[in-house]
Amino acid sequence: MVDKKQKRRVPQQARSRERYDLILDAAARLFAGVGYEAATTNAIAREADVPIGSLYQYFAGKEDILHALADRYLEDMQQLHEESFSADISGLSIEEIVDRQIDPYIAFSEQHLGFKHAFLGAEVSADLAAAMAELDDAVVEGIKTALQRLNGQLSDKRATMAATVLKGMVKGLFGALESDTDPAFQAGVIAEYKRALADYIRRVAQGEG
Amino acid sequence: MVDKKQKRRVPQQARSRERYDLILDAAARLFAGVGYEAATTNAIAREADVPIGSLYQYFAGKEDILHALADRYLEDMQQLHEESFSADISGLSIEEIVDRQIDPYIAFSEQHLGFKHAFLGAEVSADLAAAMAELDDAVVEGIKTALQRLNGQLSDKRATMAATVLKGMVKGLFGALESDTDPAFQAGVIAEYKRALADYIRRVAQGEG
DNA sequence: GTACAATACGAGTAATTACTCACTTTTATT
DNA sequence: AATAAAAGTGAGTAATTACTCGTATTGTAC
Repeated sequence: MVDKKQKRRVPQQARSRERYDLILDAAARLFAGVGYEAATTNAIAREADVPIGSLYQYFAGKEDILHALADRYLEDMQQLHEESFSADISGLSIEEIVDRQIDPYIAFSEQHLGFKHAFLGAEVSADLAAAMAELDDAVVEGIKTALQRLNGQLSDKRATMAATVLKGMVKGLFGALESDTDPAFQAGVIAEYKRALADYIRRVAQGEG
Repeated sequence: MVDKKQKRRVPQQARSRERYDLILDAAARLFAGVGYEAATTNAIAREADVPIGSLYQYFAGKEDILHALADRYLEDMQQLHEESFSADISGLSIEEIVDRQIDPYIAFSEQHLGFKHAFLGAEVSADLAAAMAELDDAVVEGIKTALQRLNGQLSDKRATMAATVLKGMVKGLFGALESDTDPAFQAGVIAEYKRALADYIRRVAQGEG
């Protein structure tokens, strides 16, 4: 999906495959901690407990590490989407639908904590940004289809617009969660947010005015 | 609000005051264009058509430029908030309130286009992040007060939570606006978003369930 | 018009960083 | 056990970048 220099040595033994992942994990930690630019390749190697030379056996350069990380992240995300959007929602209340869609994302974002920091900034390369945009489009498409399943009358245009709004709201939710780390407060915010989402979905599902 | 080295020469003639702003403008353009890290001080000086030595007469370093820029931005934002939250909303419909609150922010974000890019990343310094968080808190506080004006029964806790949700939704709106630049589509998204905001506010105002 | 201060200037520097490469060690194959 | 291939290693390098400082220019006061 994302490729550029493809100069790196392809791991052929289990040992090197492990190191590859070790480096990626270390990079993810550092990117999250100090940001992409401030994370030097030497520091990544040190964090992974791997010599700098070994790092460059598997990665063509610093940006290549970011791209590999992005690939991993995007794959996980895509899988989440597929599971999410292929689920059968017939017979469920709107509240139940919202629960089943939102909860996995919250779990995902907790697992991949901090990773997105590296991608929120403006330092990302153009094709990485494109990959993220592609993912965003897939999300909108998935939500759109789900909305049209709820309301057969919905035009493509209106469904796309509503899906964009919902995507924005969900992203906003994650932003709101970052500002306060108190679990009780976060749970409250999530509950409130779900209500808002359900209300909006209900409005769209009912044809609205 | 944000200070660190304070080593810069304080402009005493009109000429140098102009240059100071010239440099800030150039920095804002470059930060928005290529990001904070990639924007070299030499490039900023070139963009501002000012020698590198002059740049360092007014700014103690690269980070100092970012801080000065942040100060300018935060001041503008704070003024916007004050105007926004001091407005008399009695007798207005929820839809009108939403219009009057959201529209100025949209105009502001268009004027300060791209600036926030420099601040969304993880590269910001700790005290700058603190300044942004402070601003966020002020927003939540303002929304909270407005909500309690709409519904006297609202506890501080619930009002704060609802305000956090609303703040998140608005931030999500700006994210959604970035993904598609088609004005017609954007206008539609804004309209949809306003509906969602109004619905949620109405729910909170009515005591909810 | 002279003395003094403020400002302008940009070549140069010290420090940092992404990345290389010549060499060693480990694993696979026969 | 011998050979080859794959993987490991880190001191060193070339390039970049934030920042300095000695000098030139402009403005001010008398």
